[in-house]
Amino acid sequence: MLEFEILKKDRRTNARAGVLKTPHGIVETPSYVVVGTHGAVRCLSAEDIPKTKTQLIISNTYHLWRTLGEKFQKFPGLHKFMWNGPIMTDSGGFQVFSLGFGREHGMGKFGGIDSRKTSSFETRRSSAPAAEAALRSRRKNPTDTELFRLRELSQDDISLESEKNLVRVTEDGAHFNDDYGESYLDAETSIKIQEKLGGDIIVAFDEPTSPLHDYKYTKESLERTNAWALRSLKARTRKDQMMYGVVQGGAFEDLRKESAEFIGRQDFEGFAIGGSYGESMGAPRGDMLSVLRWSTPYLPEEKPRHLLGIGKIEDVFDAVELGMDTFDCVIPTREARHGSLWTKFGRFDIKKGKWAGSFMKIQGDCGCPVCAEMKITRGELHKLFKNKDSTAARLATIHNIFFFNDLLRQIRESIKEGGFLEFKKEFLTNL
RNA sequence: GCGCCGGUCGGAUAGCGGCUAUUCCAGGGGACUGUAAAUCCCCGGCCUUAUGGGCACCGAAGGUUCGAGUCCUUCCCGGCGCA
Repeated sequence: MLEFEILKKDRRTNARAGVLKTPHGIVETPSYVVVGTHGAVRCLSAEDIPKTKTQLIISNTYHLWRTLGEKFQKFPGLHKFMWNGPIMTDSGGFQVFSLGFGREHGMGKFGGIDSRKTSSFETRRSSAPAAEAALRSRRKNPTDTELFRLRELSQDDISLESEKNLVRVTEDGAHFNDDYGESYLDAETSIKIQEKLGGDIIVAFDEPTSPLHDYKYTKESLERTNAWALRSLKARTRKDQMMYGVVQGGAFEDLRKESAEFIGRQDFEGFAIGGSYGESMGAPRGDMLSVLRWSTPYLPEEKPRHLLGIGKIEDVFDAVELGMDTFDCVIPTREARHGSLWTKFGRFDIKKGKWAGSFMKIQGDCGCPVCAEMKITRGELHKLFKNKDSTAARLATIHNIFFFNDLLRQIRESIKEGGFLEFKKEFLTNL
């Protein structure tokens, strides 16, 4: 029932094509995992999901648990609630970071750009990373002095950590105090919730760290994550769910190796790499590649490997090349809602005035229902976005998810046919 | 002709004596990586030696005042009412 089989390994890289068998269906890997945080893919109905060629959806323990509140005990399980295909749930560990440190520092993710306002005081205090990002995005060559000054601010920010934090991490677990009120999540609770949610794959409770965290904190955090991993294993009562252990360790080589070595020898059915730094300010793109290179040698080859929260198309190609099997990311769905449509020639913003009245297709040879069946033109979709019609985001979401899923299908085929590197080069050149 | 009301960015608005004229929409640009996100940020009169700085500006012209988009006078324009 729960089984992972590698069908073909690439000769020149660590890429592999395989099959992940779950009680609710088969996932051909490598596969892009669609994000359905609250038990639904944003903007899509249950009937829309199969149209996108989605194989696996990831929902979130923390958000479902907090949103459902009283109704949680009566929750019928995600398969009845969302769709009857393969589902994984994230442990809620990410929220220890995103609602805590990440929020404090105005980061969408590790050092990413997020200058949305919270309270004015906090915004001002935590605006350094966002300010640097903004500076970089506006100016081609910020001077060293500017960046240095901003980084000094960043360090000041770190020293203010935990004061006013909405999340307090202890040895045992994490205390939250957010819009839902106060709550406490630890390994046992996370696993109990994930068993109740009923996903085919569940994830051990962990604590991600940021590039802004120093070695000392990252090491302490790693020890917590390892301890929580053991507790997560011990807490499980169901045998019809796979459990993935999570590798952490920031951008520190010895910590990553220590983590992968420790997690890799535990009795998990699969492994996830967390805290992987996508390309963003404060986390050079190379960091993610290094993290994968350091970690994967310690993970049992025959078990599936998931890369948490990644990513962009280039990242996916690289991760496949380095031996990863699945990836979840918000990009296809979020960017769709924001008007960014993906094509094999890159993405474009459908809201721009230039598309008004355009008879051009989103992508001429796209096989998604929006392009191939509805034959929607850019002009039509532009108008829907401008009219704030709710179908705009839905159609864009269907297209983008299909695009990513179809890309992964082509990647799988290229691995099976022995032409992965050629396909990667060709695709990225046209993008 | 008389009376009233009103003219503030492309449109709509706030400000009714005191820092740098508000907000929304439309327009232009950018971002988005285990979802605080169908969201957020920036631009939007002119000049400039440009991470800054300077000069304009609230229909027009005068006036009062230390200080006027704001008060006064006249004019222009629009709406409504009365002849």
